[in-house]
Amino acid sequence: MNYSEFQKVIQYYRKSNAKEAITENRKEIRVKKEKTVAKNLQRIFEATLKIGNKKGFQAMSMRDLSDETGLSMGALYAYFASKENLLVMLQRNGRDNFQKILEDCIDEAATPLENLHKLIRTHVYFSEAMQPWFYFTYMEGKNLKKMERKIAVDHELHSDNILSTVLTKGEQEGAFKKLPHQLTAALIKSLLNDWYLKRWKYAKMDVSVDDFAKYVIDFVESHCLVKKSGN
Amino acid sequence: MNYSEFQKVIQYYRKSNAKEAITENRKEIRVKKEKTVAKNLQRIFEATLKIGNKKGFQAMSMRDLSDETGLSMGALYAYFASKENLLVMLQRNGRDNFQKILEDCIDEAATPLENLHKLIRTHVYFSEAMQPWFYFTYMEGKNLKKMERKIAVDHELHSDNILSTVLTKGEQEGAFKKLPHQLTAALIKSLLNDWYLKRWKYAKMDVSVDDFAKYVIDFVESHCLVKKSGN
DNA sequence: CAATAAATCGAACGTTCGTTCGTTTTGATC
DNA sequence: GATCAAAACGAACGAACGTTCGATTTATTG
Repeated sequence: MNYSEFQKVIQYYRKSNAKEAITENRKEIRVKKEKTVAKNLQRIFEATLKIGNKKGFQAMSMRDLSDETGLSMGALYAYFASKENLLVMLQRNGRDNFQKILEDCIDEAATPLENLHKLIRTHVYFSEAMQPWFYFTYMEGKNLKKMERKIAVDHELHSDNILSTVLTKGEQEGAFKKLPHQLTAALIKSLLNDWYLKRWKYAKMDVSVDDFAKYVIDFVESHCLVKKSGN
Repeated sequence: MNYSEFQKVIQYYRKSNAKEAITENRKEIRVKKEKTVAKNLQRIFEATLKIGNKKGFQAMSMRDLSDETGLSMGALYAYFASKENLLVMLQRNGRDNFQKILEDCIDEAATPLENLHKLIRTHVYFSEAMQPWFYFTYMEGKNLKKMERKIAVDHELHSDNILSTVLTKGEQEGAFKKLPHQLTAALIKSLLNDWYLKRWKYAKMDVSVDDFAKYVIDFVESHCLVKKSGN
């Protein structure tokens, strides 16, 4: 799999982008027609990511958002209860998509090594496709209120666990070395995160998303793989 | 070297913490007595890091800072020209310290492998000692104005170059593999950054700063080192 | 202990913020 | 095209913001 193949696969996720955010927050949204909500909420999310990634969510004013979306202040508040609530909706929506993608990635039939490859590639490719959301969520995570931040942390630990589970399974099958897999998983994650956190750097180096995924795989394999001694 | 040894080494840097920030901004600081400036600026820096890392620099009000430092609003403005200027001073001061530490780390006499070890350990240990500043600077970097952000980016690329230079030197001496060293350096940096960005995770895993440094070194060596075939 | 300088204080200023709500526009129904 | 609900509008509100500055306290000097 490479990135252009991946893009086709995820068309489905892109289209249903705000759907879950709607059903989950239906009571707080004052607009009735589903189609109108979907269109405008999508517009609001994109504008928030655009402005938020430039100057930070706190520094984004509702007037900024009004200008960017073309909706009036009053209209905006028909789609969310407060600025804080907008932040929560936006983060939740993306997290749910990401979690679903990652879990679809676990393939019991595949070997642990194949599964590790697929997890790495999917992470890199999905964060490439949704870069604004990933960057935004990483940077604004600490601005969430206690309860919502706990959920965010749980999601992060869950995705760490998906990785470490594969590593453990690989160790049992003799493909991977015996290592502290939880720690390894955390370090792999930090490599993967760098793709959307330091995108400018990789652009400058002329490293493509496919190059990056391949190199991270090599890097991780060097460390985890049991080398077959001259067979 | 381990962390407790490192702590002794950097006592010097800790004490001269705000000294450079003072000389560089002397004209903007209205307070005359050097000793008063040093004491209060240090207090202001620490308070800014504390509040800023909790709620973000933008969301920190001057009233918050006044409460935390015990200085009045008017007194605060005797030490910096504006909120924006405080951000710049704080970032510059830390960057200068970090750069100095890193450059003291380059040891022409040592082997590239020894030098790599020293760079990794120093990075991890220094970011442990100055965690609030590192976290703050990573998160608030994008809020800098154009010119100041360019300086920050240049510093980041410079520290990448220090790493890749050592890797290249090691390759020439036959100790390290032939690899895209710039890319490798970027990935190593992302591992190192994770120590102060995701500190809560490593605390939860009960990984000490020494454990972490050792494991990163192992991870990097697995990838970069030329394996001596059964000698 | 005056006299002078240095440092601190905190009320006040003009903006800008998030949010509201009475009004206007749009779109569907008969 | 009249009627009515849905959606969008944008001026207005009080709160909170960064910043200033004349008054006050603290420290230094002769």
